[in-house]
Amino acid sequence: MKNERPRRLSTAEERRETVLRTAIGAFAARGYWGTTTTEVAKAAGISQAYVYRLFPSKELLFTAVVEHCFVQVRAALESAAAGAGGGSPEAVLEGMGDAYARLISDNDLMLIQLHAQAAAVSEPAVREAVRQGYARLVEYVRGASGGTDEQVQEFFARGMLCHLIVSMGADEVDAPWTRTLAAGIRHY
Amino acid sequence: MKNERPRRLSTAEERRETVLRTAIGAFAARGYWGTTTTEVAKAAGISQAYVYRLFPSKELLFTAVVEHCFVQVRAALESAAAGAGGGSPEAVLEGMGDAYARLISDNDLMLIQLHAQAAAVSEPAVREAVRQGYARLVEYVRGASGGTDEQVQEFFARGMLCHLIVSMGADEVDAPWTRTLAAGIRHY
DNA sequence: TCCTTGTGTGGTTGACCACTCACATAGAAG
DNA sequence: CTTCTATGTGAGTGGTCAACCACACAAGGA
Repeated sequence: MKNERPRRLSTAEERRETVLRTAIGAFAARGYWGTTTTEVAKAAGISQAYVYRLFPSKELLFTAVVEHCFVQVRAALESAAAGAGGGSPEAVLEGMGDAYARLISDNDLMLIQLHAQAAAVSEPAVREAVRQGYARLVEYVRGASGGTDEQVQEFFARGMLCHLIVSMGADEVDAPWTRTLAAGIRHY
Repeated sequence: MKNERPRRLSTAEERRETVLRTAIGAFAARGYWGTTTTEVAKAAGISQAYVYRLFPSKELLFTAVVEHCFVQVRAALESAAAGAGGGSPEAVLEGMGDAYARLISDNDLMLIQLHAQAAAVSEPAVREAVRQGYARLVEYVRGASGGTDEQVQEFFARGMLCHLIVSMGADEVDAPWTRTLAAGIRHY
């Protein structure tokens, strides 16, 4: 299957970023063990072999994806903090919660965090990435909001509750128990 | 090892329970996609082929394990509620939280819940089991504690935070961010 | 023009997976 | 003893996976 149009080459660095971005969607459904490198390649529009030229192993690819997600989350929180800059801790945390809710209205970002958590249990490299990701997040939220330990803890606890709701699709079920769990949780 | 009880009660039923119990440990490390049926068989001390005589497929085995875990969690909450019966909602929830903390001092129970959540994203049968599990849990906690929606929600949010802490081994890291996340969270 | 370097793929490999089947063995009943 | 049934396994099957390798092609410089 010859392509008559001049082939457009991209630099490896650009390709790596494309793969990182598109792999989020691939890993979001079935996580680290349930997703094949062929699926990642298809999502990125390249051959499976080329995935291995860009990333040395599936494990390093996945950890890179996880880190990429944490960077995005942090960026969202930063811009929220900038928007609500100088307000009370409650106001800043409120703004950050709203920004997070918007960020993950596309669920893939959050599902990666869930799957990263699951893989962290037995994959040391993933665990390290998750630890660093949350370490930075927690410190940033604490610093930018000026909230107490209790408030910061509450902020993350609600985030985790969010993951639960989305992962089992509780927002598609209308019942007393889902209303209790999702009460006051925004989603766009 | 003769059984004088009605002999129609086969030993296959006992085996099934053994497998269910031991499979918790097998699935806890790498979840649904990362755990092989051979590992489950080894943990139960039977051949891999016999796993398939006891359970028709890996999916049904896993969902059975998940349901088994939810039953155990519920039983723990029930006995806690019985112990603190009639107290204020806060006292009952406190007792339940403590019972849960004890239950999962062996981490496997909790890790199954985490992996079940992850698998629920793309496996309808698992999602259904997880939904039912949490539906019953939420209704039970609400009813037995008499707490408000907000208190019940807070109870589960803290549970999810617990999962995060354990999955990335935050309790093994001594740093400000881990202390913030784990503040006031018991573990035995 | 040739040569070198970087981008990209088809085809393959060996290991491992979920699942199956023919068969073994033990105990109870006749 | 024979037969029947339930428990249990060894030895596969077809398929899929992560990872590898030989090779093709594109672009730029001399």
